[in-house]
Amino acid sequence: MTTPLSRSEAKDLTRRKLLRAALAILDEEGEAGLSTVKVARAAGIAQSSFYVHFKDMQELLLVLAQEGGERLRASMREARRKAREAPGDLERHRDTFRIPLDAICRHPELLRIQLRARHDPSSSLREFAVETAATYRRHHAADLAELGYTADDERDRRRLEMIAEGVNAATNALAMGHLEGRYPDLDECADILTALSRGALRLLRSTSGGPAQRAEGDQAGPGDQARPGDQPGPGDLDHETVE
Amino acid sequence: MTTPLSRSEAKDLTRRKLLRAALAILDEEGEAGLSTVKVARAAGIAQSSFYVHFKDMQELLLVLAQEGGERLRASMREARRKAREAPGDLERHRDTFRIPLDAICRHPELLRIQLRARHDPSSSLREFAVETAATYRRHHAADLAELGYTADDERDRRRLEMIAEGVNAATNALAMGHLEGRYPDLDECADILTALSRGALRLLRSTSGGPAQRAEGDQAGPGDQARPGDQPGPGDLDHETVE
DNA sequence: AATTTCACCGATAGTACTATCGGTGAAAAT
DNA sequence: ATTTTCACCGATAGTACTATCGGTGAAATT
Repeated sequence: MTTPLSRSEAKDLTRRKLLRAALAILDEEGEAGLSTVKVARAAGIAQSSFYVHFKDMQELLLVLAQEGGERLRASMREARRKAREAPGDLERHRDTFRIPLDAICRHPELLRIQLRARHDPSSSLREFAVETAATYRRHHAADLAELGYTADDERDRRRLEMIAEGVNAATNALAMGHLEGRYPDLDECADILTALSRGALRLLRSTSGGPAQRAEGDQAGPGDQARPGDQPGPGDLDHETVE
Repeated sequence: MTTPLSRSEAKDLTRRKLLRAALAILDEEGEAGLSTVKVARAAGIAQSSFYVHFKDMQELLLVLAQEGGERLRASMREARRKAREAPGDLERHRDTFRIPLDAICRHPELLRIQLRARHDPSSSLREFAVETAATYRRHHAADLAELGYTADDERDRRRLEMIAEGVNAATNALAMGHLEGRYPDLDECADILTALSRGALRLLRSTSGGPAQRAEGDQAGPGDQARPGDQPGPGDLDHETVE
């Protein structure tokens, strides 16, 4: 029983097929391997029919980037929502890493494509990749700020951003390592990232007027939901800075 | 007064010109922008003469990778030599980051090209990039081991590697940020990286049978050349593992 | 029922690049 | 002095891809 597709439905379907095929080829062969010939064939239509749906490959990539960005933003929104619901401070910090790790593993091709495009001057997706990275960095910095790591002066703001950037890079690296089979346990990845982050944030804490140094008891036992009277703080900075 | 070049000298010169031109184009336009036409023109010879020097573009890239690898290894050797000469423990740890940061800034195109190639399945340089990253990761892990962070069981070895990988990624990210003008001060980058690393290593220290937890005094004062009776330890593990 | 629309097709002109070939002149070998 | 070598040249066949064009049949409109 074949469904009697309407014309516009059919068109939309093949358009989707093209996008899906392009994404797969992009992931498997990289942007260099992408061509209207391959995409059209993979989608099951003639090469010339590619142009019924897109002005050129550039336009298809733009759409792909927009859709990818939308998916990414959605997953970030979800992550922040979850993080807000989380109980203890420590758990929240941990989730700050666990959640993006999960997101990456759900759609690894998005990260792979982005990592490639980011440093490739010939890539049509470069701008998108750079912007995505910057957005994510701001998100992460806001997350940290929300956890109480205030950044009052410019120096501390910059440091917070550097920490966010460094930790993001580490997150991507460990996620890739996990996907490549080197680090089977995602929880362990999250642990390492938490530890990395905490070390750097201690630097911030102690030099700014932020929370007191708590060098002891840092070792993150499960009972360490600490800092009960924590700064209610600049809490919603993220809403202004981010998204 | 033009020097009367011998035939082989002249050939070697144009070969070098080709390699230099290819590297420049690779950096500016990426691997996709590379072609025998462009490289030959940039080197000032006919396109067909490209094949006098290289079997094809693939071979040129291979040579470029080998030369790049050699330069990289040399700079790593130098870094380790310097690190060995360094006085205090803390300074050594700091140099562990400062030195690679400097190396990257001396030849940023090498990192850029590598970052691109690493995740690009269509890249001829991919294997080289992946291997380079792995080598550097092992170096770094060995550096940390030399600092006294022993890894006896498999779990700790894996954690040490994860830390090395994460910190490497952060190093690259901050170096790129510096080159892009976002983080003008390289010393500050090194500080952040040191802090990141210390935080993570604390995790390792306290869980392994390694050095005692020293949560206090961690804040890296200049007089912190600490742990005077430190493990003479596995000190030369790196020589076996690395290079 | 007649007409229009349009998603898709095959064919093809145009572009960019690769890799080979025979020719040339100056350096090198004899 | 003669011959050989060879780095470089221009020309060109072959490959892969882009983007356009007119044609076709079925869906949509009238």
